[in-house]
Amino acid sequence: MSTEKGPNFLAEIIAEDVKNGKHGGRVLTRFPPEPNGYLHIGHSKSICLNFGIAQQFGGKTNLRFDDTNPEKEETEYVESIKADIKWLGFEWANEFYASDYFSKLYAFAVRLIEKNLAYVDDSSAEEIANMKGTPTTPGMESPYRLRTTEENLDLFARMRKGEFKDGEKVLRARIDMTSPNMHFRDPILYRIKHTDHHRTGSEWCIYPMYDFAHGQSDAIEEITHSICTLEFEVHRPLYEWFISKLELFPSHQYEFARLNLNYTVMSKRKLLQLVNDKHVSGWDDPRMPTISALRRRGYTPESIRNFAERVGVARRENIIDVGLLEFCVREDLNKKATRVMAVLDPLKMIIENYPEGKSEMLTTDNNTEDEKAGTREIPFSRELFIEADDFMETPEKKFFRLAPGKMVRLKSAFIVECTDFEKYENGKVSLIRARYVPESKSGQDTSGLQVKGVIHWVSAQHAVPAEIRLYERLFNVEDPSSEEGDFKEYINPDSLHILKNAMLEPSLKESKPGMLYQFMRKGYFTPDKDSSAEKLVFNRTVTLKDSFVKETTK
RNA sequence: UGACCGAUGGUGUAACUGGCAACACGUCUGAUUUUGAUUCAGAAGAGUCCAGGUUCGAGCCCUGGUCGGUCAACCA
Repeated sequence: MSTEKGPNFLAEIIAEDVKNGKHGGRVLTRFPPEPNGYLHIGHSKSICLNFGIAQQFGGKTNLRFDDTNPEKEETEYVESIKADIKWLGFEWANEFYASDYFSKLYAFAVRLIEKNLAYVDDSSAEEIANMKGTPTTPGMESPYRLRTTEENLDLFARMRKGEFKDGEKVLRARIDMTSPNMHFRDPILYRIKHTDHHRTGSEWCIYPMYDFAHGQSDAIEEITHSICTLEFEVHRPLYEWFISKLELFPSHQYEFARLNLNYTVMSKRKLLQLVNDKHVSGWDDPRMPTISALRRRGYTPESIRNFAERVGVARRENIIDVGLLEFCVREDLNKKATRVMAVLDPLKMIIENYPEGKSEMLTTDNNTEDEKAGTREIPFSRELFIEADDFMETPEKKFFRLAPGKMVRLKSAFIVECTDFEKYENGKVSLIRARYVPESKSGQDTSGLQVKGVIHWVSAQHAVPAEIRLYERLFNVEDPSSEEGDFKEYINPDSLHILKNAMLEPSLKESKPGMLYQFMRKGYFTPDKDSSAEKLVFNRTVTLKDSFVKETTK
């Protein structure tokens, strides 16, 4: 939250409410995930908004799991959601579950029946759908709509006791089948599901629908500002109808536009498909837009919070350029990441005038952006690895790296000149021969030589091998969901590149997941959860900004 | 041929509630640089969906359009 931005429209509303002493100036929000999948970057916007705005006004935020559909919800998801929110840096005031309120919600339903505002309907799902009408044509009333209160009370009690099979009966509100708002056409309140619930087990066989659970849960917790996404806007009149008829705490719902990112999908349903169909290795596959994937990939909580701040909050549809997310993580990592040398595609270089068998330690900065980060020692010797694409047999204009007869600075070491090179049968360069300038040592250079290029390197005999995973966008099109056909047709087949022969400086032997590195000139990297001392595995979080590639592709 | 919501540079968000459009990302120059990174300096790019109206004055208000989104799950 480093960037100052004016208050969004929700902050303005809340500021006004606080000023007017509404709810005694109290602010209580809630973040209400359904535990049916992992949280994604879109949720992080909602999390930052709900927790952030409450914090801003001295209020608190509840975490409430909206677990009213036992068929889709699992404890694994509950745990991942809690871990993600904590990792983002937020603390909830209370951990609640809609299922905590099943008894209260049942009593609310009974109260509605008693007020003649709800009835048990024996119609099938299909019949109910048919009687519902369409947005442009009114619905029709169910033949069961006029049952007596006594009969409804009895039937509902028997639904709860398990006397009926799934789908045999539902409880519906009695409102208005001709309402232009589809949600007022006698919405279903309770359905029968003989399914065990992740928390209540087999205690219930009837479960409330979202509309009959969410607003009442807000009211029970005395949520002052219930913030959700735009698609729930048409539910608001119903939200208010239940609160009013049941005479509950007047929580109020406010909507904002959800976050969309280009080159990815942002619905739990679609993400679940990617996981189930094995297009990715799991919910935390680093190519996924989930919070757990971003964490695994090396994103920091600060960068995501800053991103959430920068995208703003409004009521219009938007698709954020993933470049902004990348900017935010680079900005944060630039301050934090330890600079190290790692050769992703090694090419052997022999320095012919450097004594065989000799090696020396050279000093280098851990982070030029951070004085306090200090320095460390790295070994230098006669045989090195350099990056294969830092050498060109016939250099193009403006290529100021290595080429036959050309000089380049080895970062934190010496200036070298390429004297010769060798090739494999296939024409690929196999070896560079060079000579170094002994008096050009970094920090004590008396050679007087000026070279434009600086390249990274590792000492061959000291280097540690590693696997490096490079990621690109998961989809080839900006908005896979809006394209023709199935969104999976637009998956980028080259979104993962695995480099198996990378060579790292020896200090990286000590690396562990969670540690942040910049592989100099190559990008930001972090050890994957698969990484171990025996086999190092790194994820590329994001590349460095690179004006040279653009130059060459012009 | 319904109801509700929205429309500001390429993207996203502002505009002190009516006073001739700002910030960020991106793009493009140039400087610095032992990371073609960072940093620094600068530039281009919208006249606010359209048409009327109110007003001395409209991105903000009114009217009518246009375009986009949402709503017809016993999902949330």
